[in-house]
Amino acid sequence: MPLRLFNTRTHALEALRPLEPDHVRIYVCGLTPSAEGHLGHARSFLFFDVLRRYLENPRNGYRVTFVKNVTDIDDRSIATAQREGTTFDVVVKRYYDSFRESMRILNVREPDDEPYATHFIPQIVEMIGELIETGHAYVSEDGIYYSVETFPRYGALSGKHVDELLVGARIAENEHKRDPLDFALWKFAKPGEPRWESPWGAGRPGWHIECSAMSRALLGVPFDLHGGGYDLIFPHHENEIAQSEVLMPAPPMAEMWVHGGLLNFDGRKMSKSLGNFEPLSELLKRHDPLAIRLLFLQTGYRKPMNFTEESIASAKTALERLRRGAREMRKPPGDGGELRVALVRKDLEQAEREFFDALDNDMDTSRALSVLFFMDVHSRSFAAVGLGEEALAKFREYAGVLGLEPAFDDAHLEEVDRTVQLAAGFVQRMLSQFSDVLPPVHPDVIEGIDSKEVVAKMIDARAAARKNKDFALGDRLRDALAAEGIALKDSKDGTTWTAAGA
RNA sequence: GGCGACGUAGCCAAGUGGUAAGGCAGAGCUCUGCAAAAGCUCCACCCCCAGUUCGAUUCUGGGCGUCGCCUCCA
Repeated sequence: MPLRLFNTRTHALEALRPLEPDHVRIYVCGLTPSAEGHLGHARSFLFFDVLRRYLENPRNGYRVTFVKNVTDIDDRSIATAQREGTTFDVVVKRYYDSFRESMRILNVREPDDEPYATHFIPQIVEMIGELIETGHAYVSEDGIYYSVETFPRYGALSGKHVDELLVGARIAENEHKRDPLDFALWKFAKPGEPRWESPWGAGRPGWHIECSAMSRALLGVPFDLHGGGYDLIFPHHENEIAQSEVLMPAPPMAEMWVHGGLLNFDGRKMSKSLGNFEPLSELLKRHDPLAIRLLFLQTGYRKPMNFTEESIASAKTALERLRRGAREMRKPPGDGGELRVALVRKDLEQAEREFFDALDNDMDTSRALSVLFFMDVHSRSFAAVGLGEEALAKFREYAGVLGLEPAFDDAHLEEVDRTVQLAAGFVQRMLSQFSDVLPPVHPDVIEGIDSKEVVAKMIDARAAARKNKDFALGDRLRDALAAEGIALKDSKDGTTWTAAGA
């Protein structure tokens, strides 16, 4: 069963069938770096990252060319620049650098190509020329416009009808347009605005033509899959289709159109215009990025989703649980009978089927994720019958498809000996408080004593005390450490400690 | 006004024409000198009404509600 995705273009679940065998070409609309990105952007790009990972997984075995553009020139980046008395490229660099860093932290893989609109001016100008020649565009006083009435299928993607759009009465009136629905391909520069030369006058490209020109230049048309957020369906993607497909002998420009659901905050869409969000870069300082990833994976990618601080906290706990499960799988095997091994192996096989079934079914990451929890539940069985290593390898493969693999690498599964900042004077205080149980130390060498050594000695002392049923001393040691922010945990394998804030 | 999506336990959220995955939170038990962890167990008649059906949460129609797009927007 091949991967099926919901295709906005046909309004149906369809199998992905690449135009070139074994090669999937994807174009995803990136963002406009005129301000800090937010978690809503992250949700969208996180999804396409998972899609890409799945396509490249041996299960599908595709080579993927993944293009994500950067709209570096547009009204907003110019406006921000003017406000700050700088140029648009400075603004764009600042916010895009920040965004890229956030993507890195979230373990989103870099696109194969990350085209900037201003680097494709010749291709854009060329395409506008073709549209004028073929009668789909016209030069007006303040710019060049696409004539929507020349494209009968306009509205097909979004399911809108041209006549109803007009009734909506929310279309910006512009005396230079022949029809209110027409949209700008090229805006002639006003004084003080950045400009590029064109045969019709200096100016800058409109938003929509950038994507048409860059997808054609980098992927060629038709290509396999065009993605973006739901809010881009109209007018952005509708306009892209209008521009690209009138120049193609055999549309559609993209076989499949895939759109990610939006993220709400307080029940309202997170957006720049509403300003109801915390910058992504700030949010990532407060939360585990992989917990955020897990949180998004719990919701179908097409569904609108509401974001709350609590939901991240719960995802964080869930992630910890999976870590424990992965750790369990590394435990040495016991003596499992052959029957037991066979049964446990069935669990492993069932997990495999379920995981890929879920993803094949329109990327049901929520169900796929439940397979990881299933494996967590059975982690002890896997380890006990000697299938632990195999199970862990599978577990990591699945986690890798979902982009969660850094959470389960060796370093994270080891009991990490965290570097701890113990309060100044810790050694001194402990030595004087427990002179009866800790070895005597000459005052001159206290400076050189490792705090961790002292903790270890105290744990030893406590173990001895407990063995002698001297619980009063044991508790005194525990409490003293607790006062320094160190929590002790007893288990069969001995006592471990963690420091607050580590 | 037009177009579209959604409405499942305290919260998040899958899914199916035959009586509901998973996570978080919660409850009980086991273990435990204490503390913690861990293990086991428990926790929903799927917005309302009508219809189709042997049977609907799942299909159809209506209603109510929430959200999105129609303007820059992932």
